[in-house]
Amino acid sequence: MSLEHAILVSLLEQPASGYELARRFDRSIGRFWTATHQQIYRVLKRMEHDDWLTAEEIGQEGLPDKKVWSVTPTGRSALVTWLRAPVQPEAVRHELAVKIRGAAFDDAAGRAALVAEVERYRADHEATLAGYLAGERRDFPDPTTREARAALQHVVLRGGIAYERMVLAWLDDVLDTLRHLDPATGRKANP
Amino acid sequence: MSLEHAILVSLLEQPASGYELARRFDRSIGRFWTATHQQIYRVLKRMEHDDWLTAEEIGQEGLPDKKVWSVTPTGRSALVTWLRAPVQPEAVRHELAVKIRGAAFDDAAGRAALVAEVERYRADHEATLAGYLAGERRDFPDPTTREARAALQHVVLRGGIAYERMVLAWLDDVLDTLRHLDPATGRKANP
DNA sequence: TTCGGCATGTAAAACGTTACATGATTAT
DNA sequence: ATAATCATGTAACGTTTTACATGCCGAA
Repeated sequence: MSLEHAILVSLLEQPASGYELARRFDRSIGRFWTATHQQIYRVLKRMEHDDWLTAEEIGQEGLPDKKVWSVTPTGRSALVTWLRAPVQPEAVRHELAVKIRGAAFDDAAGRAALVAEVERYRADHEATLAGYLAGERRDFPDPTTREARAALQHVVLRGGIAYERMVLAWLDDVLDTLRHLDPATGRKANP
Repeated sequence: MSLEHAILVSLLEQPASGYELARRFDRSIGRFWTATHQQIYRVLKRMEHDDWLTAEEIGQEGLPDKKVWSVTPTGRSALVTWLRAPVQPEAVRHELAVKIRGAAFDDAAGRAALVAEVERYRADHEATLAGYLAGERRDFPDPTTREARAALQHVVLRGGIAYERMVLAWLDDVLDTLRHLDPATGRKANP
């Protein structure tokens, strides 16, 4: 129920075309809300119809015109209304956790394959963490800023960093656990 | 794409009726995969049609008959196939993070309301953590077990515990950040 | 006698994913 | 030439959510 609201926040931070928005949802906003360009175009249309957004058509040489979207006062007050409503509990969907409990019903070969998969997954999260830390150094060099927008963006980024660190530590715990079940598949000489 | 697989894991751990399954998805399995009873009944039907499950009808006095579902060999091998496939990256949806960044576009009163909401949210997570820790003491008193099923269930629970602890620490960071924006709304005498 | 729990479902609406479609520009 | 990037969309399909529906039991 809140792709609209994520879009409102992003466009208030900086107006953008649908395409630019979609890329933001692949990058910074994607840390806490994912969406594809198809979803975004559909929702932008609805938001324009509801008078939450206005578009400014900008002609470009050699490229199709783009519509740069901005938030209207109506959209802004819709955001404020939503901001002040209770936070819904998150719906958790963690596929890897299902697989780990499922590993009890596979054999040692299957668990060895899962170990390899967890290692790959761990490497992805390590890369994500490195990207967050680089972004933090780049965008928030001064941690004592009193500027509201930057302080809030920074605390959300710190949440992403804390999440990735927690995941990495847990994946190490998972790998230890899986390897102890089938010592032959373990890679640690001295457990 | 894997409510089916979460159901297979749960029924392999212990056969159950649709209703009992739905309650498990409210409790233990709900830690890493949520589902409502409507979804579960529909998927159970499809899984029966695909010969992944069989039902045993059990008559009950005074209550409607219930169907107790068990996994067939076909279902078990479908699970193993899925277990060995690559893990999909998680789709992140964190409403609270959207609200925190959105708070830059609300006034001090709105941010004070958000502080109150974050405090409530934090209390929920504290209760969840307490529940996990109680479950850990109850179900895994011996952390040195070599029994595969228990070891895997335990490492998933430790993941939930690590997640809740991370969330609580981050929410404290969020509260500090919000209070520094509008010192008047803060409750800490000595920040 | 009203509420919560047990037990199972249907229907409609909203949301999300995948595939398809177009067409120019820039880099390899 | 080929692929990637910019830029916008439609169509079909599948999943999820919300609301509705039934009916019995036991406790307050």
